[in-house]
Amino acid sequence: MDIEKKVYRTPDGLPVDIAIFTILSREQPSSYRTLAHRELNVLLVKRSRDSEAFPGYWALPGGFSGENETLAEAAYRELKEETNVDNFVRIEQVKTVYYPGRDPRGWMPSVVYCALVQERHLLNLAADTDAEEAKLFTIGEALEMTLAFDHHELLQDTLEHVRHMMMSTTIASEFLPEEFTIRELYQVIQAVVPSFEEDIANFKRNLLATKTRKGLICESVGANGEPRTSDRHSNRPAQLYRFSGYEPSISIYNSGIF
Amino acid sequence: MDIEKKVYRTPDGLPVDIAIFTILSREQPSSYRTLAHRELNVLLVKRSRDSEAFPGYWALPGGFSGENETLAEAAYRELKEETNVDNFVRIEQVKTVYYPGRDPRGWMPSVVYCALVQERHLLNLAADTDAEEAKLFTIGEALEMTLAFDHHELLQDTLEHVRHMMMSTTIASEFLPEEFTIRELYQVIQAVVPSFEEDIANFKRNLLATKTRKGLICESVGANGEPRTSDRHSNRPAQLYRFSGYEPSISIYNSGIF
DNA sequence: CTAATAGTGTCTGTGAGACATTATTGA
DNA sequence: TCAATAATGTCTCACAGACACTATTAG
Repeated sequence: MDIEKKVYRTPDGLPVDIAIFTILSREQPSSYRTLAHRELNVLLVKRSRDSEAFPGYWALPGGFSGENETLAEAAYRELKEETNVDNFVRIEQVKTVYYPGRDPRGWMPSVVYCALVQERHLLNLAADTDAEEAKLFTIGEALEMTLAFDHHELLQDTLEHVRHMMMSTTIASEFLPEEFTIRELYQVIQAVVPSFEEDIANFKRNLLATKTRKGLICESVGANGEPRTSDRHSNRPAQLYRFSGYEPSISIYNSGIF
Repeated sequence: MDIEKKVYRTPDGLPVDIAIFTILSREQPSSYRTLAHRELNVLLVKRSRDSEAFPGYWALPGGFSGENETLAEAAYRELKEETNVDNFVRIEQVKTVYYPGRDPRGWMPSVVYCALVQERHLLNLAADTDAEEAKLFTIGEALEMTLAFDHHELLQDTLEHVRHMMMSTTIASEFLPEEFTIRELYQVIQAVVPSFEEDIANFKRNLLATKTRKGLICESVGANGEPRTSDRHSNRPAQLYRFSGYEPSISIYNSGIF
């Protein structure tokens, strides 16, 4: 174990890349209040024209983590640089990659994070569809582009990770306000996992009235116990709900929790 | 982006630690063939007495990944060094950690892997309960020890990861022979996730006869279509099954697949 | 025979899925 | 009134959970 005598340090720390996701909603043109269209987007940045590697290509934002910060702090720093949002959004580590040749400049692993950011924190980015350096793309668009390095694959892996989390945890809350309608929750899930399809009436009942899921979300009530509602998306007000913090652990082997 | 002008390379690559799990089974002393007791174990190694950091402490095995190999290859190499098992076992990346102070020697991140190894590949280790450098400990024992660095926390995180995978994927197969009985599968799940408790009769029926899980495992049959059985654990032979490769995707929001 | 485990049968209440129906609001 | 969405109701079949029961083997 003579390696322990050496000094361990890279000049720039460990590279950290971050896939920043948001769900953009478009109101449908209609004279009535109607459901919004929601679509998952990801933030990409354009590499400078005089970059040594992949100049002018779009890529996931990234940077280097220093020796005086955690990896998550480096990811947050990168997030803040690109979007100006602060630590109140949730980030998740996805994976770490290295294989020979993934960066033409040499030994360059990458710790990949993802962030789930509410649309309202990205209003300037969402509006600026012609931005030159940082821009939101729909997942469909992003996956069709030729991205720098192996970022296409990283994006795919990250997407799969987010989809899995969407179905097995309550991260849907990251894309929703504190109080939300059943329909909003339903739309958020579908925006991330399009193959999730269920009759919304049954979705609601299963969520509220079955033993294993009861308590996952609960009705929002005001100070006097009266139900709180929203008419954001319909003329008829809809009941608002909130996540309770309870998160069931599910299994492929039976239908219970463990 | 002037950092792109520099040379990126650490002298020793990225540290990789690996938690190697196995399930040890003990036959119950009885004049009849009876169920074995199965318990999850983890391999720890003892750091040399003249290590610079944590001399003489037990730790997760680890090493450095080079620039000419993938991270997984480095993990496999480490696995082979400690157990002499080859690439046929499955490894999974768990997480990557770094925070200031996690290693007294300086900047030292770690990519944590876990490996799921069948007991029969570790017979020498399992037998040698007084080994000085590498030894299997039950999870209970390992979590009560004061391990080197932050390996206690890494072990806990890894354990949680494995438990989650045990319930949401078919990695139980890594701890089982190609053909196994329902009871063996049941015991493997319980060895990893003790809180999983279900009437074994119902377990079997739910696994074989419900729409969302049908096809997960299927009956093992011989050349002539006759059912293959085993009397490893009972006088009465039990039907053997095998995983089919199908893996349902489950959700906390309903009981279907997506 | 007994001891052990494998496997089957049955009954009940709950839940999933399909679908129809009613309710509530703004314009 | 209409258009949209919210919310409720109903019916059937699947299935989870509890538990008793039978079957098969070695010794």
